[in-house]
Amino acid sequence: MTVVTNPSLRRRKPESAYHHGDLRRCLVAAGFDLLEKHGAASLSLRQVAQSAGVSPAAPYAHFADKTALLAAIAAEGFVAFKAALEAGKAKTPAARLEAMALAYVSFARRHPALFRLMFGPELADLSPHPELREKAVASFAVLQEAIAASQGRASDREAVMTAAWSFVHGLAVLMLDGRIAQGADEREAARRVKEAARRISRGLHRPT
Amino acid sequence: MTVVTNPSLRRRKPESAYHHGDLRRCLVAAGFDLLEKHGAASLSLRQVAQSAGVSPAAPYAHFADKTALLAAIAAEGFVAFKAALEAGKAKTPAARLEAMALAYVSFARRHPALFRLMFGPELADLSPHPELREKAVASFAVLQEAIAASQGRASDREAVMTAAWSFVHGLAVLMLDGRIAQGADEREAARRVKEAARRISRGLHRPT
DNA sequence: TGTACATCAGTGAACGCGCGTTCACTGATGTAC
DNA sequence: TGTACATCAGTGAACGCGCGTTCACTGATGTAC
Repeated sequence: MTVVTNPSLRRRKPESAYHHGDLRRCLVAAGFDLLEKHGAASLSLRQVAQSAGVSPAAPYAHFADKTALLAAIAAEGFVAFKAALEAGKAKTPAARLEAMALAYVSFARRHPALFRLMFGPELADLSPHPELREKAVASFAVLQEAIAASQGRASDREAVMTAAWSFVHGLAVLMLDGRIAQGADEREAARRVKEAARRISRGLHRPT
Repeated sequence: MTVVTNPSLRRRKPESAYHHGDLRRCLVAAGFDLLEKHGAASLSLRQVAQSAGVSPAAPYAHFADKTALLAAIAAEGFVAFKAALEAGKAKTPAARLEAMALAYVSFARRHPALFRLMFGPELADLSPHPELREKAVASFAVLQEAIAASQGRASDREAVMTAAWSFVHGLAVLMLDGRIAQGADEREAARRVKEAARRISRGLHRPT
């Protein structure tokens, strides 16, 4: 989550009160932080502005409205999400899929509110937010490639993608909402994810 | 959705303005309707009260606060959800599982806002809402039984449940949020669900 | 090099809104006698 | 059978709040001359 943790982004030219320098990115970073620390409920335009040290009207110089700000935050989320999915260096396609399932769920658990914003109903319509759409699609492409690499029959691809994505997304969501026991620690949770992923992927690739 | 469609529940004793008779259930029904017709955003205590034809303070005679009302609505949702899952009359355990996956997704698509309320973060903590917990657990038990019936090895049960539930829940959520193409019509969507379910269930039941 | 000026990203006060919740109250009901 | 009264589920006005957004403005900046 480079955008968040890089302190220089909080205020790039701190000497000058006016003309911030990079308020747009600073607002997105502040939104990230609020989401992580206080959840979606506190993600109001006013609070984001305040947390960026700026007046409540300032964001309107950079975003048409609140939804545009949310879209920018979610877009940044998808950038981080894509990076997380790509992080695994597994050798075989099957191992890569398993690692990706784990990365998917683990990202959701590390950033629950962000994850919900990224996939939630508020931004379900991507058409007014081309940048968000682009970043989201780029993430999904990583999944798609991994699935494509793990099997030969191109005709199956869409169905396999649907099944695999559904599984891993459902696992993430059910864990976030406390519907599936997450296990005592991170390691136990990872074991469960891998176990389930192995079961699922066994059935995925044979023709119906 | 019996509670909603039964008009007698909207106002059981319409002659008398005071002492409604069954305001509690009427409020829950009104909440249902609002959720179906105008989505989660309009589900405020005030709007529910108004839609039930009652003053904004009236709900407090029956619910401690807004969350308690939401919990009652969600509980009613789980009753309908359970009924939907049980509706299938398939012969073999495998066919029953497939029918149940279809019923799960189809319920979510027919009642998107309700489904999101039932599983969403707002009611993630069930401990203050014993009735909701009970109804929710009863729904999940239907899934669990179907899975248990479809295989022999009891030691596998939890892992299989996790994998199967994740898949079907993810499919529902991704469809709701418009992340997976839902197909042109209901029939096409059903075909996709079944196709994915068949792929998944193939891998589910063999030991790792 | 110094000055006038256009640009534009900020300010901060104000708007109207709908929200959850409270409060003192009141009308209808059912029961005791 | 008729009346007094306790109960309690409603009313409706009011509370304070935080919200998204607007508006006229102003301070800093960079450029033209």
